[in-house]
Amino acid sequence: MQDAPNRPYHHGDLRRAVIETALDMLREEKGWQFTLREVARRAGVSHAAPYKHFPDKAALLAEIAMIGFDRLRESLSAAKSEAPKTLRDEITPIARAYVAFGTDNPALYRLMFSAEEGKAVGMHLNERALAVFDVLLEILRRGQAAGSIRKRPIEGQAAAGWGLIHGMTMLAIDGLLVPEKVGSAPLDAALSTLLEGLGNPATQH
Amino acid sequence: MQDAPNRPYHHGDLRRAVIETALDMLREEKGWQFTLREVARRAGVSHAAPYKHFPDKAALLAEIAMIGFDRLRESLSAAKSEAPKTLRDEITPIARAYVAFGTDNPALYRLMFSAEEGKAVGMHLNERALAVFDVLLEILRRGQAAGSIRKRPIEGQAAAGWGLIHGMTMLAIDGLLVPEKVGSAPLDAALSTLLEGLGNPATQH
DNA sequence: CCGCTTAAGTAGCCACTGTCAACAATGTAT
DNA sequence: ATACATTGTTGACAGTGGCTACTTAAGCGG
Repeated sequence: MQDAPNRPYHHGDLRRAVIETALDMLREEKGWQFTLREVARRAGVSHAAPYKHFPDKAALLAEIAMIGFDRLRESLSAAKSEAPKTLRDEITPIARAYVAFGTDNPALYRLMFSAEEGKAVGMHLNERALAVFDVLLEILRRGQAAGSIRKRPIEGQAAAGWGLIHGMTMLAIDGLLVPEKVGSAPLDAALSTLLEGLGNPATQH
Repeated sequence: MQDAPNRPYHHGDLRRAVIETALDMLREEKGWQFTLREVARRAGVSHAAPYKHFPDKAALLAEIAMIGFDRLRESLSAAKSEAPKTLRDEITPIARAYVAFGTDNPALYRLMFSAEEGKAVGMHLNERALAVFDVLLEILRRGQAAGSIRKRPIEGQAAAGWGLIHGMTMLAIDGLLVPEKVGSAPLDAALSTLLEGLGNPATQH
């Protein structure tokens, strides 16, 4: 993490380093204490250095939250299976990747969704955040078109899907899903029920 | 809130007053800044007075979180309908009450589920917290026995139900459910999908 | 009426944070 | 080479928060 011992006066790419360090912190600590000074400390620079790249703490947090959404979307895209045979095959890996992102980046995930937390984020109307949501909508739309998903108002189905995954992620972050066990057993079980709610009774899901 | 202007030196029931004040604070502010000094300020006592009743901040938070679970359970019990005709009639009011509790007490709800937040809570293995969960389990058990709910491992169904409601509550707290609209439209829509997943296909739910 | 326990107030310590201002080192264009 | 803009460092200030003495008021049993 630290550069060569003879660290030059000018870091070179401190902006990126600060962001990366902050992301590391948010990955480790669940507890929500995030201080600029701590970031600077761990980045190996003086406590005021970040101010050359970010006007204030909120600006850094806002940028980090946006990056969080980008990475979440990338995670989900990477988890997409090539040719899913069933709805379950399509949804399960994505749901697992989603929850895994949350548990791997607990504080970051919280930050991303804390709209009022210093007005830092505000996912509303933000394209980069909505891009994540689109992954889910896309599946539902295609599923409805293909007939594997009940023809119902898609908003409701999306709310159910997103709500369920978001809730499971939060519970997992807070250690309420006994993740010491198999790991994804509660999630898979919950997905089964969701799939039965989404799926077209005429087909097997 | 304040007693008579001639407030006596001895408050009389400061312990309860502190708790009540803290609950008020957690009801108002979404943002998660909770300081003992602020509680004392709003309770109208000196900043050190609470220490006569609570060893430290964590102890107060722990007690408050427990009370939160109690109140949540009371809310759910009060929302139970007398003679529900369908599964939907049984679940909808309870789900609405659950989400309403969260949006009415945003910071409190967060506190209740933040296991690591200073080790204050730790819902795990706590009877008062599990009592809330039992409300859901009870519905599922009775529904399975009555045949209105699919005969599946109840853990999975509980995970789905709890996860969904918890997720919707969190989203609502963070203002991501456009609650400016009808109010419970997204929740009801999501519940529809959940109900179809839970419900026995042989009967109407 | 008196002394003791309890419950409150006052004052303060110590650590820490966000932010700013002044200064220093480095890179760069002239 | 020299002046300037960038980027980093140091130091400080104001505010805050948890927590801990010490002091004072109040209630109560004798």
